Amino acid sequence: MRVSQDEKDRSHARIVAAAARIVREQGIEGASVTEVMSEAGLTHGGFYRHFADKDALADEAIAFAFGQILAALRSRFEENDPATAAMDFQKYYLSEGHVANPGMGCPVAALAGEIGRGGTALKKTFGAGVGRLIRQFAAGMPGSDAARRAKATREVAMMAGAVMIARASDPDTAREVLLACRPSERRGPRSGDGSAQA
Amino acid sequence: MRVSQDEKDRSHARIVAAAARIVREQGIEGASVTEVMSEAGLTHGGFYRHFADKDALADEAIAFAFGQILAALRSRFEENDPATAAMDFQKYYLSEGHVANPGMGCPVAALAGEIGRGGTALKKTFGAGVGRLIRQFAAGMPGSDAARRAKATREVAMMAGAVMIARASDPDTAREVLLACRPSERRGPRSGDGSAQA
DNA sequence: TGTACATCAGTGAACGCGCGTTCACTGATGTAC
DNA sequence: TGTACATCAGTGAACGCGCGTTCACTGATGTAC
Repeated sequence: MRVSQDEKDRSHARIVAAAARIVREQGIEGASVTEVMSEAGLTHGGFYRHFADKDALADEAIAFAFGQILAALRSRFEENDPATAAMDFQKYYLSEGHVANPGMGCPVAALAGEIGRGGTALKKTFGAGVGRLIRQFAAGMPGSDAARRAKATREVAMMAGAVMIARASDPDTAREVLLACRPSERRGPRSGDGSAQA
Repeated sequence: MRVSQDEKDRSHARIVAAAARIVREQGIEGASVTEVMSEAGLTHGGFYRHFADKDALADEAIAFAFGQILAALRSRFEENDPATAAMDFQKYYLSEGHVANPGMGCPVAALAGEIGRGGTALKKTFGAGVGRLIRQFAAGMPGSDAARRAKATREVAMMAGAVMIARASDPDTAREVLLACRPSERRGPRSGDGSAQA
């Protein structure tokens, strides 16, 4: 039975949101059309009224996931000074909670590997998301614009790498990698919480 | 027709080597038993004389791939002083060549994402490989043992993250990420090749 | 505002395909005597 | 050293399964008059 344009739009949004979660939890290949549609409260047959093919869904889901992580990052910059915002985000990123919950976490850590074997369209969407993430994160780094950008790039690469390695390793290795990469541990594990306040 | 134990061993080695390459190129799921066996000069039916299931092959293939990258790292330590060896390896790791050839490259960058969704056995093998990589790389870092280990962990996470992001991004983003993470670019892109020689 | 009709979102059965795995079979290898 | 026989590496057909995708169908929506 046909449904109003408004309800179609809401269906579309539910499908994309469901896919953004399932894709991060189980990978793009592991997220079947049937499971995503079911999670959105629909049946698989209607899928092609919304997307040309599964790849088109993956593309929208990835963009949506980047939107979520960017919003989480930006909200920290709205509530703190830049250096604190960046450090706070980094602590979340390298937390056990983020490692254990890829479905609501960073799409870089969840999907970089698989997208590396994917098509050009997906890589363009992914690269754009990474760029936006780095630019926002750079606002919390010190130095000139170029230095901040380069430093933010290195930090994002390290954070994503650490979370991917932690998820793919035994618990002991995972713990050690996360610990070594956390900002509070950068200058020796002796001091309580750092030498200066700002 | 039955084949000698010696030839069986050689078949096994060929299967594992083929799998180690294909798995890094196409992912574990993307590496079909038929393709791996064909690459090893055999047909798929004989697979189960060598492995209990596909997961057992993946486990051996991952261990083999870690052996390859570790050998490449160790050979650099045998031919250079530790700091140079580490830097040389890092330059290879962040090169366009490594990014473009995952089949012979680091299993961390190629497989971390997928193994993060895999079983406990695979994670144990992966974590052990990462640990060995970090310990060897730490020999090229300055400071106390603990500091070197932590620094090496951060560097490995950054390198693996950078290569994964580069592979998953459009060419422009890929180039920028690799450039920012290369050791020669760490202190500004002005100077030619560094301030001191050693 | 009502009426007639075209559109199309969503359903559920069906498709072709590639996958991991199983199995009967072959014939050289390895072993017991 | 020879002989008889059990073993088993490798082959290729076959299996069941889940996948992405297609399609005929339903009936509410949107539109033309």
